[in-house]
Amino acid sequence: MSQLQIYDSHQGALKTFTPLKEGHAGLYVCGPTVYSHVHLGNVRTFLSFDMVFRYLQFLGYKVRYVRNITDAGHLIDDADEGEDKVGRRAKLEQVEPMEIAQRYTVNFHDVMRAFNTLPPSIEPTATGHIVEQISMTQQLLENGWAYEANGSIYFDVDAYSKVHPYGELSGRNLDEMRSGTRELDGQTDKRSPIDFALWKKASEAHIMRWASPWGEGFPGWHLECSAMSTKYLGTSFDIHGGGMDLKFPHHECEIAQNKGANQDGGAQVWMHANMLTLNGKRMSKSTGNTLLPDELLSGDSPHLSKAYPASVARFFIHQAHYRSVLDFSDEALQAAEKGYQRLIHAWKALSERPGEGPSKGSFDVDHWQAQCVAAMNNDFNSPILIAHLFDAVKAIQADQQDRSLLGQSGAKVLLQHLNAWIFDVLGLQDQMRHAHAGSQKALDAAMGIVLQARKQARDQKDWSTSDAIRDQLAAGGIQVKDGTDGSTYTIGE
RNA sequence: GGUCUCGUGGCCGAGUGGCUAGGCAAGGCUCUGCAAAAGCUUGUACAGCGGUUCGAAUCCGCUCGAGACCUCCA
Repeated sequence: MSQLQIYDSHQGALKTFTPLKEGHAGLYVCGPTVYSHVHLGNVRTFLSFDMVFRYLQFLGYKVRYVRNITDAGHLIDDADEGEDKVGRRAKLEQVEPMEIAQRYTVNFHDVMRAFNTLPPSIEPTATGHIVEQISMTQQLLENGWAYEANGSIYFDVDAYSKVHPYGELSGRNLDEMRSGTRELDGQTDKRSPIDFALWKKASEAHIMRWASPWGEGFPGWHLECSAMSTKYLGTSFDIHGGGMDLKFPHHECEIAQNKGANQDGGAQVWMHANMLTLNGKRMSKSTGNTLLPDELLSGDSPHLSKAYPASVARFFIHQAHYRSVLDFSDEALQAAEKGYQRLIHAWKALSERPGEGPSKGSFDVDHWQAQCVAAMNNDFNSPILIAHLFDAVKAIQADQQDRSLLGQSGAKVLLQHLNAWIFDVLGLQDQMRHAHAGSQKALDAAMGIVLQARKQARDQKDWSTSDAIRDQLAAGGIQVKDGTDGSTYTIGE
């Protein structure tokens, strides 16, 4: 059996996953900033790491998955402005900052539930860990990697870089960064433009503020993740994940803070999920090139021709590797929906397979399963896994003609494996069924009568009546499918 | 401007020195009262130019094109 290999973006190479504590895995992922709705690009990252979380569990690891909520602290303008996103939005809308954070946190959880992501083991908030952040800042001051200026504390990149390689993660060169940084207008307290804030003094207008040894203020951009990953996973842990756009400066600063305070860079492996683009450009809250989850689920967007179930979006996203840029389009979604339906229909057919045929079939289920595992062990290559799932689809369909292909035990084992891959690892759902679960029984009864009436008309070759029934049902969104052993119906496919 | 990534058949998207990726669409076929659905089947692609090699989509160089980061952003 192959071993799990993960691409470490720190080293730029595949690494065999060897957990620090056998049988356990610690995973930290940068969560959302809750000052507005998450868009589908954000969702892609969280789905990617949800898949990682699920697969680690599939492999038998006991996983502690920590994903934070940033409800304070990220500066909106230059460090000099000293105003954070949550605070600014709050003033615009005349509400309490925590009201904003709460609203969008609830929305975020709704979205995550809609996309069937598993909740993290711990979901800490930045505002709930001010004490830890102050403490880490003090540690950095004591160790000589930070300095106070006018009530604010900055990380001293120049001092740090004499001992540690700042820029190691993102492959940046300090001299180039210095020359490339634009001149600030002299209002800064920073010794060097590449220094970053650990703690910012709050101006009078700033409403999110906490007491600290340096006066009232708020934590800097990058500190919360260092403080919270250390608290819940330790100074050294297995995997740190996040979106590609966080690699610099956010993750670079995290490493510097961790090394500066804990003498350890934190994560053994850094994973970066790539961007989801829309019209060839990355989705971004600030440019407005976004698609919201609600718009996808309702179809209410100029980018979409129809609504799509969340599982279709999941399937679409997992059909691309997490490290590749994926371009979102209505056409691509439609293609994904068809494929997803074929997969689910085959799974359903297998789950309803009668116990026919020999015990052991000719399809080598063990070999097939090994291929699936090998695909996922190769840096979570979900597109290859899905390709293998379609091999199973083909076998299931052939088996309907010739029951010796799967055989009784083969069908049983294959179904167990498929359940694990489709539902447990990929996190897909049989949404066509779920969507109508409540009224399904009543609808089935009514449709049974309608289809029976149509069958009578067909038996009498009364085509005008049978076609009228079919057309009128179609107009109502119900599609009749005539098979060899009777008619069935589907809704909204 | 600097750093980096990518460019695969009509579309999406894997692969990374020799062996059919896969999905969707399209053509053909089966089934069918018709249609739909469903199933079977076909298609030889790797931006351009040059080089290395017995052999390159895969390695190297150049050119063109696209994107990301360098400033908050998954």
